[in-house]
Amino acid sequence: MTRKMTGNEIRQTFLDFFVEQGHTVVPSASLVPGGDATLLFTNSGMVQFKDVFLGTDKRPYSRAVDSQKCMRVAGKHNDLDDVGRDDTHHTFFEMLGNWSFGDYYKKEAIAWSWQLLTEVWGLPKDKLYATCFKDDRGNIPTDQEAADIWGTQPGMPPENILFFGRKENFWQMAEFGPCGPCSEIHIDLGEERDNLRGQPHQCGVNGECTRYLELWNNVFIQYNMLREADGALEPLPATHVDTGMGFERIVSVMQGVDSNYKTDLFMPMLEVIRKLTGHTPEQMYADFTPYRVIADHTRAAAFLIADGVVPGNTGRNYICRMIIRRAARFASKIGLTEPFLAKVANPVIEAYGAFYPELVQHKQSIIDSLTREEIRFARTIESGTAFLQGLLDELKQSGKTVLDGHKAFDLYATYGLPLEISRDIAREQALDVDEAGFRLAREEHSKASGGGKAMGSMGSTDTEFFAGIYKDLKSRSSDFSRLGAVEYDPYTSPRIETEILALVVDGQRVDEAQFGDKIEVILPKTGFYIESGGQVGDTGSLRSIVVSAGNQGAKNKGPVGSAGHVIASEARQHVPGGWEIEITEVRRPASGLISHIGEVVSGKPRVGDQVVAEVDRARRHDIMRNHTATHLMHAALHQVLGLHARQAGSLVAPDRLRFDFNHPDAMTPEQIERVEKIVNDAVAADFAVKSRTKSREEAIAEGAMALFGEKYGEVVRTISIMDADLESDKTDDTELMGTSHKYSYELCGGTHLTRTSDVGVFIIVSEGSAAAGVRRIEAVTGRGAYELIAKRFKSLKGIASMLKSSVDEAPVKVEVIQDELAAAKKQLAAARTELALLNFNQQLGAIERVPYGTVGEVKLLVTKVQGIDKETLTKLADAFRAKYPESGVCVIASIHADNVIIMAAVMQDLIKRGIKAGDLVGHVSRQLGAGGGGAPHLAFGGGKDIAKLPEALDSVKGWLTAKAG
RNA sequence: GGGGAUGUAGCUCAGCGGGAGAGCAGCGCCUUUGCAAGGCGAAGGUCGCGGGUUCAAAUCCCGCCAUCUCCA
Repeated sequence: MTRKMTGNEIRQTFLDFFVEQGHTVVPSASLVPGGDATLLFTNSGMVQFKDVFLGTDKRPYSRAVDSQKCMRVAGKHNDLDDVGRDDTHHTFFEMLGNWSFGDYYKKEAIAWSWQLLTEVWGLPKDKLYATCFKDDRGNIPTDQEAADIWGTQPGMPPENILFFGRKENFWQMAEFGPCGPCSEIHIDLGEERDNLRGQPHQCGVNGECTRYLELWNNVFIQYNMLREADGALEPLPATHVDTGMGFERIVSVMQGVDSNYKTDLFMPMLEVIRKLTGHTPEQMYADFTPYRVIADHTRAAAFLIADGVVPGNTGRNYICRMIIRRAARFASKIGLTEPFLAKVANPVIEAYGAFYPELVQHKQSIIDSLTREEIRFARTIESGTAFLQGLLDELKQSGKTVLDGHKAFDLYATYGLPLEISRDIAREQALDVDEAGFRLAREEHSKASGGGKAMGSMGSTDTEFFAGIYKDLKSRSSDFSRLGAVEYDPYTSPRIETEILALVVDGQRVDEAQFGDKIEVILPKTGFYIESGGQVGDTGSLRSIVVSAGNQGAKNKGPVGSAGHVIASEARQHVPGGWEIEITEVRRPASGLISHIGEVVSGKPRVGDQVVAEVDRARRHDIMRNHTATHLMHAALHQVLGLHARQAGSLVAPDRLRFDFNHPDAMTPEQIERVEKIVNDAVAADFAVKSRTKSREEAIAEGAMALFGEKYGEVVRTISIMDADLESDKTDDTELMGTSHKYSYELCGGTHLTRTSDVGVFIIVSEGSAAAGVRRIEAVTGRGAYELIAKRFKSLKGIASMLKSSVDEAPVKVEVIQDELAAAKKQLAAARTELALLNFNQQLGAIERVPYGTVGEVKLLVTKVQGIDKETLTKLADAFRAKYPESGVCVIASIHADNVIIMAAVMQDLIKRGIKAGDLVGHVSRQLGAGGGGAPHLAFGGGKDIAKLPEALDSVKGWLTAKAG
């Protein structure tokens, strides 16, 4: 092949090759792993197949091929700081993989990888190496099988087959569980690619230099590592193949360049950056790191945002912010200070959009989020810099030259000012930053933030106990073993009749439970909904069916539920052996099992008893209203705010619904009203709500909205809400399934109404913030909404009657009253002041005089007033000051609200002679059992002991005289 | 989930135990041929919310809320 293949072509030939070998192309899972709380991001190809290997998930295919989006950033090895400094590391990358789930094994996998590399892609056979497993501890058998198969590949040099130990060639998913040997393919890129040329180093496969490059890892899962047997291996009944090939790496090899960044995957981005800086290519390569960082991080951020991870201050969102800010920081090194990342993201969307349509779909959101974050970062830097300058000025004044590392870190941790920036600014002023101290402080901070307890231990300890029950039931019950799991159908009927398979009380299996027992019940099938997708689980009851000749028939023809209930209540009263269990929670304690948790409220349930399992219908109906309303609101938010307003969390309870979504700003009251109205219009329009199951691929292709952080199987349930006019008896869905006339279309496993009108009313109760960039709405529907309306209406009527007005006129009336009140308050205060001044001015005429020193005389006023507040007192002081601007002292006591306020004012000239208002007030207040103080010219104090007030006031004269002496 | 910082006039902020302030914007009047602008004046505040300490809290302490920021 003379022409070099493009990256897109290389990806496509990989997929096509394995399709020819009978593989199904599986789309990449979201970067946000579904149903895996232990993982921040999808970090390898196997994440979406993990449950298949563990045996808890089944797929309609046994051979798959994919290109998986991966993020490796944060976590145990956070080498984010290294990304961009070399040519091979990335935060975001793609992993090509082919998969066998109990289908083909080593022979096919090895042959195909050889064929693809050498024949389809034409890589030189003599430059390729294969590594196989040979235990360096001697416990696990050598994978001679793989080595032998490699030996038979056409053109494979026998000396290029090598053995390595556990570190390189043994793979395990976790500490225990599925594992096996792996076989890697490496390529020798030639001497000129040895970055350690001339230095003594280990030069070879798995060596120290860059000459030998690992291309492809084939993992052969064949063992189960047992926890209980201290890590012993048992062979798996079915063996699997899991392979992974770093896409960027293979592209660099295929395109014959010495850097992943010089492939056509990155060059368009680098060109955009280069145009912005005005550098020549030579200048760019001379200072390549900033370019690599910007390109890598922008690509990663674009993919993250497309998967709903917007820049924020917590969790995944924080990572997104971190990489954007790092890109912006490196950009400033090459003179790019204005927001520009959106321009760099454009080529990403263009180049990857065809294969990853989410990039195109969320293009606007990507551009907005990037730019917004750049602006926010610039602001952060600005305020941080100002703070830093303050510290540096202090430093200069104290004659030091090195900024304390702790302070520099505080600047970073509190104001978000990175070390590099602090350091650069310091150096511009011939100062420096203590970097060792900075790192020390960072470690302390990291520890203080509680490194250990990031994740709560959700892995309940009783999983193995229930797994035991599962195995036992499967071997005994024929019904159960046929399905291999408890039949779960919360959609068809809220009431089913079945039998008890097992009872658990206090962690023990029992045959019979007693009244009052806290109990877990296993049935072969259930209609109870298990908490999922934000919708809370069902509650309800299990009741014994007591069959007596008389009402056997009634049960069958009567309305569902009521007959059963009659039987049960009769049984409870009259029939020995009748019982009832109140169910409060439903869960999956182990794969394949569903357990109903509750309490025995009457009788003694026994294993084997016939049972009516009935969901609390009213509660469930409330939940359904809230769930359907959630979908309507989600659609309304898209209409009002834009497509970026995607779900970021949801709670669907009977009494309310809570919905978190991506949106950078608080919603305006108008927007909230519009959303509320749109939803209520949709309710009034009585749209049909349809649920269908179909393949995930089909649903996504039709435009069904999938939520990030949710795990979807191959077969999904979709909920569509559409215009009632278009809903018809047609069984042919294809016409209806066009997205254009659908109001809402989501993948959802929850329970829903059949008509939107059943929602009743939808009322938004609150809109607030859940995290940076995430808003939260709480709302009510149906009965909850009615209760709210009734309650609000009642208080509104109460208010109206208190105002002696109608409900409609109340707001205007309140406004009027408020205005009047404000005016009256103002008037009153003014009148009080005026009155107080009037009285006060009279007293000013008859002022006492005390001789003072030899200089002159002090004019002293000591008086007592009633009910004058602190503010007015100060006005009195001003009046005094106006009359006696020199050599005046006044002390006023006001009895106000069961308290005495003492105020003293001293004129400026006396202050200079050491007479201070604060001291004077203190002198008086102390006699009243309290304290006081203030400024030299004006001070306040208090008093608890009102009886002593006359005496205390009398002492002022003495105090002043003493001051004179 | 945890640490730190910040919430004061429409905006930007000062004040950090004793009279709630500045600049800008906005309003009124005046000056100016007009513009740019200048002068004078008045208005604008539950000092984020709720407790506590104190004679006295915007200020100190505690809790909550919001925003920023770092670490998981």
